[in-house]
Amino acid sequence: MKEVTLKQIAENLGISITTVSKALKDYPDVSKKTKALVKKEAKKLNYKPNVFAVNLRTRESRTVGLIIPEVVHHFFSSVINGIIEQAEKKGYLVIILQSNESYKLEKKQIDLLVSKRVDGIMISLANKTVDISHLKRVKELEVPLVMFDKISKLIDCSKIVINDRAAAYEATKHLIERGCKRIAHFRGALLPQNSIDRFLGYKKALEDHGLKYDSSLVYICENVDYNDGIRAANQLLKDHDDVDGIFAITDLAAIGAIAVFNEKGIRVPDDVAIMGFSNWFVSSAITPSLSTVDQPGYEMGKRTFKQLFKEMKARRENEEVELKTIELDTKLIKRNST
Amino acid sequence: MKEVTLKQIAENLGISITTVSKALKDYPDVSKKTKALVKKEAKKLNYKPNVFAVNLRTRESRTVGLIIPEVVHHFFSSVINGIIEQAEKKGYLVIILQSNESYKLEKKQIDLLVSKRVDGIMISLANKTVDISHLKRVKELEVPLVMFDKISKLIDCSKIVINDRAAAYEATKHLIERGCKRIAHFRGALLPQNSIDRFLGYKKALEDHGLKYDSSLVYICENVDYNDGIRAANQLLKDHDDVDGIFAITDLAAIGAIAVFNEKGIRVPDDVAIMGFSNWFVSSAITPSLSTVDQPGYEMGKRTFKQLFKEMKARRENEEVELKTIELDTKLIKRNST
DNA sequence: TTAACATCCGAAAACGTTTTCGATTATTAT
DNA sequence: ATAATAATCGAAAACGTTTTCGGATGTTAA
Repeated sequence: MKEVTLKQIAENLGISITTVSKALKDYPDVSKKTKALVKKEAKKLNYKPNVFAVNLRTRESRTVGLIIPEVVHHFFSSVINGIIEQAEKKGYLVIILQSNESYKLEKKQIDLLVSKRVDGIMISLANKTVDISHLKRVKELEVPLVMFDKISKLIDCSKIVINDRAAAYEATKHLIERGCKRIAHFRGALLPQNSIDRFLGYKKALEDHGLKYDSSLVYICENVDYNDGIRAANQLLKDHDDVDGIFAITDLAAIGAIAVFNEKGIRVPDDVAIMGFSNWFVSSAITPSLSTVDQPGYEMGKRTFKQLFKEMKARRENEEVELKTIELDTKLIKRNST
Repeated sequence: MKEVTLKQIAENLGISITTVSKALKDYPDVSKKTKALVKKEAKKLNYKPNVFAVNLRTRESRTVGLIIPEVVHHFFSSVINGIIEQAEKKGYLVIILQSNESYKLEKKQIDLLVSKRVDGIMISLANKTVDISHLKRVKELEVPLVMFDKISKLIDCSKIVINDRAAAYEATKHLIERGCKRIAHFRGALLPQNSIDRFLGYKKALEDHGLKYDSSLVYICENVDYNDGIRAANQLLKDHDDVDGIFAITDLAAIGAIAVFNEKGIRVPDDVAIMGFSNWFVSSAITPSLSTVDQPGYEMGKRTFKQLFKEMKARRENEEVELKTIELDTKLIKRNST
């Protein structure tokens, strides 16, 4: 009933704990014969090292932390998926925390992870995060840190992102090429970089193609969700009667808009063409199916962990490591809404 | 630059490590004066106990494990959300692993969690899991275990579920009350209990209301997803021309069917009424909006952790604890598809 | 004055592992 | 034969905490 320990094995075999430990880890100063003996006994007793002791001794937890704004979200859950899979392959487990888009909570989660002594941290910032002293602290403690998707330029660490600006540019350009002349934009909150970049891409595309930018065509969707899309679409219908295209910052907002138009008998894409963003998989299931920009969540998660892994390894071996900013490709997906 | 330890504080104050430890934990055999001194010094140095040492000494990790079939799934991500929130409130962190609906992987994940010495495990079984020896082992190791949603009746532990059978009964009954006479069922794979129970509820409702059960109206959707719904709907159109209602095992399958009908000009609900299951939030965003059964994911997560917490506490204090099976309420949501 | 008791503190063991370094024995070279 | 070298092992320290138990000191009662 008692736990099997190195001591147990050592006693059974009449040798020292040291030798048992070394035998199991294939140290060169243990004879083949004893190694075989030890391994056999370990197997027989189903010995599993006590991670608590190993952690204490090696100062490593083989665990990483992940902080995201919200779990219930197609894009982020895809990222989680990529991270967990990759982490497991390398023998790491993942502790997931949610910031609920709150700066205060995000700070607390960082503290939690640090006090749990995770070997590395991955984070996508909350929208409301402007102060980044909590992240600076992580750097000071020399805990490897990788940011993804919602990043801050103010902190020096590896970043895995898409080129929001270019992707938004392409999306808007696609609307223009479809013949749209008055294109509205449902943008996100003012703060997060994604929201800014997508807006800038939209604006640039207009200007590059001889359409003048009109700020009254830009609507803010604070939570970039379905209801925001509905609200914005209704407001748009009140304000303008000449809009023939919409570039929405997320698929959800776009789907909200489509619902409004469907209900009012406004034809999509004949009267108004609509572009979403993310390629959330329902976007192909609605009527009309939604044109959008594919945002590679799984891939982003995978790359994020891989980079973190490199940095954790470098740290363990006291080597320098290059901090990288990786931009992943997005893909324009043309469907029936444009 | 060095880590702050009890020893550090003790040396600074010229007292023993023991006293420092006891002072910080408010032991009664330390004078108020020294307690104050110690706490002040600890605060000054920003002392944080080394969890590795604490874990080793207390044999607890204050970490729990969660195994689910897939993360990228609205229902499960809602459960995750409930669990994480509740766990954090009680000072626990959550390690999340995915079984990808594979028994082999599920077994491996259990081993991983056990070897990480989590204080408790929550699991929703993979569809293909029939052998449950890996769960039996968890029980033997006396690691508290709570199952939710996809459970096995063969293992003796607490379970948090909905009454799938009753919910499916209500859903089918609703179709019948709407006037449907020939009701098809898109069911899930043969194995998981949910799938069986929902099927049984469907069948019972038919029989109780004078409709005869026809096995040719039951289609299997192996992955219960959008494409399965499309496939099943197409097959149904080939096989039958008199079906006027469908009860689908998930919203996704129902949405797939709706897409097919929309395309073929078959009117929903006039020609065919459709019920989904889960109340995935997109179900209100499609056209027509989908009638469904609300499955309380967040609540389920919350209750699951709460039960686990009780059992972990009982274990720590060597008390007996009652294993509970909790059934959560579902709610019929009537929308435009019926 | 001594006995009884309360108050406060610290030595030391324990948790289970990893790793350094020295000791012992066996082997080879001279 | 002795010296040098290789092969094998184990004692012990260390990681940082928690907790038991006994000792010291001071206080009160008889």
